[in-house]
Amino acid sequence: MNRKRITSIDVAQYAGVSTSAVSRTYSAPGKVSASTRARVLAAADALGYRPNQLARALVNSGRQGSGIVAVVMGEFDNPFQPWMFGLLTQALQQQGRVPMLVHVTEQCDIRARLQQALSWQVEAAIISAGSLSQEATERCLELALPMVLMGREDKRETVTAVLSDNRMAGELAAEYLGTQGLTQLAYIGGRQDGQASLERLAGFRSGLIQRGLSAPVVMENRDYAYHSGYQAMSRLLREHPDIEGVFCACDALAFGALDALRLNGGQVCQVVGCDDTPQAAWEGYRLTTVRQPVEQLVAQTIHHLKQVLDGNSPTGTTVRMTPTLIVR
Amino acid sequence: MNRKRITSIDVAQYAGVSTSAVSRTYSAPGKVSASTRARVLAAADALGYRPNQLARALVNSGRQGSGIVAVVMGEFDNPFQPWMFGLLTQALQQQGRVPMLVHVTEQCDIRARLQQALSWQVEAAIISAGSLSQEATERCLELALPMVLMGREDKRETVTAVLSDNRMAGELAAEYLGTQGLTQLAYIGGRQDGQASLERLAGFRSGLIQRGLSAPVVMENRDYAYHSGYQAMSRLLREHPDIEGVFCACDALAFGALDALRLNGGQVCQVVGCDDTPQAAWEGYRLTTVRQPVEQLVAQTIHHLKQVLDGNSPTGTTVRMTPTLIVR
DNA sequence: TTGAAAGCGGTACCAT
DNA sequence: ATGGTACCGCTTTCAA
Repeated sequence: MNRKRITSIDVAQYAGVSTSAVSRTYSAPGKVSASTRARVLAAADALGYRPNQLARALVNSGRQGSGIVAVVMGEFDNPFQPWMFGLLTQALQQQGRVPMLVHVTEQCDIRARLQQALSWQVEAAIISAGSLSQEATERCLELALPMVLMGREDKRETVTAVLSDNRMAGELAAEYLGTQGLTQLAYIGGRQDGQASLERLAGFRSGLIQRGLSAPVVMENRDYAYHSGYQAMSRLLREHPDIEGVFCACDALAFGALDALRLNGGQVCQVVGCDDTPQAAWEGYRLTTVRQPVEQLVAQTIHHLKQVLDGNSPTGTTVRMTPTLIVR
Repeated sequence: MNRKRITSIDVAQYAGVSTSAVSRTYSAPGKVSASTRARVLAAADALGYRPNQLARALVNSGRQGSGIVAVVMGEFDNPFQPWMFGLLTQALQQQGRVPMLVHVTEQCDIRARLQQALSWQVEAAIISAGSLSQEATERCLELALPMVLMGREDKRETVTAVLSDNRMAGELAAEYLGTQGLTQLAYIGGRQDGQASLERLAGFRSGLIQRGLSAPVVMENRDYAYHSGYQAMSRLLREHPDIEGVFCACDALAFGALDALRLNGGQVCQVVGCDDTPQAAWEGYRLTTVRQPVEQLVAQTIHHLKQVLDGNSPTGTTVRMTPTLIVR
């Protein structure tokens, strides 16, 4: 605790320039002569100076923006979310922005959490709406804040949204299962108000019908969790023992389904997931699944976030990324 | 964009008091008369005022601390980490502090990341050292910052550490496997420089020897990942086909081991994990495992963080929490 | 280009 | 208990 904190004043003194010069060196390198900048950097280096982001954010929160971006996300126990969060975090940090996680749980007061984030002057929000309830998403959209919606689209609002082409995901699954010559098919859905789940079902159903197959048996669920998949599959085996193939709204559900299958007598039934989380590649599962292009989703989200912040986002743009079938 | 930002000045005017009164209402409620506070709160409510945390943190970063706590963490793909992160986040937020994730990956420059965090004036750090390499942990310890180490102990430094009693974890595993009457046992370790892994092995070994059993075959690994567990187990089955029981340094490894077992001919072999991540309860695994009391670890960490911040942490305190065997 | 000075939104010490 | 005011560390007009 002996070393005092180095400020731009110290650097200015040491370099024999004004604090303005120091400031400009960091935030507007073009507006200082090369010589001044060199001296400042030398001084900073000698003194071990790093600009105070807090002060910077405070003053910038009016003009440029604080650099803090809220990431609103739930279902942290579904591997998909932490995975995406990790990627978003890295991407944001590379831009000099800093993510602030707003962790939404079932029994938490979203409004309060959001207000808390706002009081840190977040300049924008990335809403991982796929992991949120309809209602939670609603609360987020109320925020008068630049934002990008991920994994869910909202037609009424003029919000930029980035998500996978979920219909196509369903169609890919239908095509795959159809090509295998399977005819008795089912769909294990996720959360009722989950747009992704509904869209995937729609795609799946229409894909089947296009192939002259009958519509799938549909199992509803309350969430996207493993246990739901397990139970749904168990029930399916009981109620529709002739089932030959199942498409699940997400990988976690598929893992549950696979295990139910395995434990309930090893009946032959093809399971297809959706997401392609790292776990899908586990030797124990080797899950055939429809891959969401997560890296691309993240890249697009970051890109559009910039657009929105620069005021370049026309009307409610929606970007849909193309999923791919991963056969394992 | 039409609504101007409300500041304490606005509230003060509206309430007919000074900004000091407003400030006190929020940060030292004891130092304002009930009546004043009431008026301020009413005004704040009417105007929709929320104190600007950025400004607050800036000025407090000298005295009280900014309220920002760095959480340094790696291996986000091991379910254990996100799980803990979620809990830490919630606990911190309840205290009015805000977590700032420093996501450490293999190929990232830790020093740079840490400096970045420091420039936000984080007032303390929670180092999830169990998920970090020895070297990364070293870099963290260099920080002249109040901190709590999780999942690793450092005797040289006078750092407060919170972790599980890993030796006991190993002993519990030994006891369990021994009681089953198994004699040919092995250990599947995690990262080489992983203290937890080594301690668990030590406890496991001594537990076995105490029971008159021979020391375990030890399989080394480079990380705590599923695939490592899978490969280790596969090798084990090849090289030591008579193996009867395996203790793994963490659940992820155990999942890999279980799957290797399942796929390589279904040889009978008891697998015990360590952590008790939510996944261990999956029907497909039903993993018997040594549970880390994560909630307690988090609670203790938060508690000691406060101590450290208040300057009440004597010498390098080390808190070891008791693990429990979960039989499935 | 460069420096002086006025903030950004609060907090805390100082009298009153 | 209350208000006045200097100040936290940086950015940004505004003149020079």
